[in-house]
Order: sequence, then C-alpha cells, then structure tokens
Amino acid sequence: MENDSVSQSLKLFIVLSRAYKAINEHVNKVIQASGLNPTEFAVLELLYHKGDQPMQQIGGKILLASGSITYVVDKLEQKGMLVRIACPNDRRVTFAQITDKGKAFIEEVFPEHAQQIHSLMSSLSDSEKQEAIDLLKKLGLPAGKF
Amino acid sequence: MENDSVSQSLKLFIVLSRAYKAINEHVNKVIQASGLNPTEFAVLELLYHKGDQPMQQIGGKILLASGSITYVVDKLEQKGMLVRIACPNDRRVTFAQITDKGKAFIEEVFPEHAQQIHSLMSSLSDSEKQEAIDLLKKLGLPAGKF
DNA sequence: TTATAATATCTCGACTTCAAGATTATTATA
DNA sequence: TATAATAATCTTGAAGTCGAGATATTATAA
Repeated sequence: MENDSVSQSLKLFIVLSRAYKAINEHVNKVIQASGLNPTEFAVLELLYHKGDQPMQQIGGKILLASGSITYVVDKLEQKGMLVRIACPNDRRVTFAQITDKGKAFIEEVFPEHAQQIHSLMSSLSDSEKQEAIDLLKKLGLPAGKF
Repeated sequence: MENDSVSQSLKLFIVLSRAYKAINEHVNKVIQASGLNPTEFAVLELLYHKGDQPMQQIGGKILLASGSITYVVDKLEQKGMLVRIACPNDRRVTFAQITDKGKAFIEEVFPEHAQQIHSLMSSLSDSEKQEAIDLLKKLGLPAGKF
C-alpha cells in the first residue's frame, strides 16, 4: 500500500538522521578537543588531501555559504594553518593553501580521528559496511542532484 | 588488512554524511518555506505527535541545549503555535502544549513534508529501504550509547 | 569598443545555537 | 527544621552560519 511505503521512507529518514547525529556528535568532540571546530577541520583536511583550492570550491565541497568561507579561512589563517595565495591568471580568485604547521596538525590528529570513526562503526561487519556504503551511495547521489 | 578496514569505515562515514546532508538540505528548504525553521518544526512536530512535553524533555529528544529550548519555545509561543503550561505538581517544570493553530499548521504541512521525503528516497526499492533501515539501526543505536 | 552579464570574494546584519552562570523550586540529609 | 544537593528554566555573551548586497574582475554580445 502506498501509505506504508511513505511511512517506510519516513522511518528511513529518521534512522538516517539518528545514525548520522549520534556518530557525528562523538566525532565532533574529538575534533574540538584538538582546538579546531568541525568546519575548520573539514577545510584543513580538504586542503591536505586535495591540495590548494579556490575559496569558491571549498564552499561547494564542504557545503558552506560564501560569507562563511571567508570567516573560516580568516580563522585558519590567524592560526597559521593556511595562507591565501592570489591566483595569477584570474585576479578575482584566491587560493587557500595549507601551511607546514597545518600539515603537521592534520598528520597528528587525523589517525586518531580515523581510528575513532572506525570504532564507532564496529557494530557492523565489513560486509555489512559494504552493503551500507552501496545503499547510501544509491540514496545520496540522486538526492544531491535535485 | 586492518588498514583497509579503517578506510572502509571512513568511507562509510563519508557516504553517510553526504546522504544525510543532501537529503536534509532539501527537506529544510520545504520546511523553511512554511515559515518555521527546522528546529521550530521539530519541536512542534514532537508536541503534535507525542503530546505535551516538559521543556527539559524537548531538549533530550531534539538534541538541543537548555538555553536554546527557551529561545525556540519563545519563538513558537510568539507565533501562537504553542503555549506554556505550569506543572501543578512540580513548580520547577513548565510544559509546552501545542495550540489549535499549531495543530492546523502541522496538519497542513506534514503530508507535503512526508511526500517530499518519500520522493527523495525513490532511488531505493522498498526492500533496499528495509535493508538500509536495519543497517542504520544497527549502526546508530550503539553509537548513541557511547 | 563599450555595455552587459556572470563570477569570485568580501562585508554586514540577522538569526540560531551553545556554554556558563543565575534564579527559583524541590528533594535529601543532618 | 535547617542546610545542602539536585533539578528545571531562564539570562547573557560569544561563536558560527546564512542571505543580501558591495566591489572587483572577467567573459560575452551588440
């Protein structure tokens, strides 16, 4: 029946929200204990793993409004974790580039971060994780394009 | 290998975050178009579906600090969606109670809300949704208890 | 070429949230 | 009973986020 199908979708929405929030809450605590807030950490990790990024792109990847990017990048710059680099080709564009201090920070904190996530996920077996990954990809990819 | 297992957990964390954020972004837009913000909507829906609640309990269920509850309940009271009721047995406690206007609001907006979630989830079949529900429960319940 | 549109970043003001502490009420203990 | 501990709500100040608009640059079209 159509009605049951809708309430099943609602139920999935609820368990998805709960699982995300429960895990994220713990993850954020560890991040904040390191001295950065979750957004700052996300930006710095992006620069570490993907290299220099125009401010614009940071917003797209971390899902942050343009006004907020300026703010977060300011903070990280004040902390010496990144520097702004003017783009030589297009003077509208500014790149954010991680510093040595920023790299050292990520290299110190990231393994613990990864390990914590791993233990928060230990209630699923490897094959269950793979199933969950496949299902969530199938769920999230189309939703991102609406 | 242990290392692959950790990176699989990281991958699950990423797809979980993406799926949640992608869906939530759309859901929040519809809610905000109705004139409430997501937190206000969550509180009002709680009162509609679960009856009168002490302020304290609202915080526990919606995951909100006590200072924020006061603020949100103020807003909803100003909008005529709920009223504060003093508890006759324990004068420390204040109940929040949804008004007729609040009920009418939820009855108008909720079906559209549910339908939107349903269509955001249409990339999964009913049986895949059930698998996802089971896996996310197994993942989220223990994480909530850490 | 010049005018117009699109793009990137930043500024500013408003809103929401939290954390810490204050206030008031209740319960437990001496 | 008096005192202390606990509990629920509210107040305040700080931080983070967004949206709208400002500014500067680049791309496009007449």
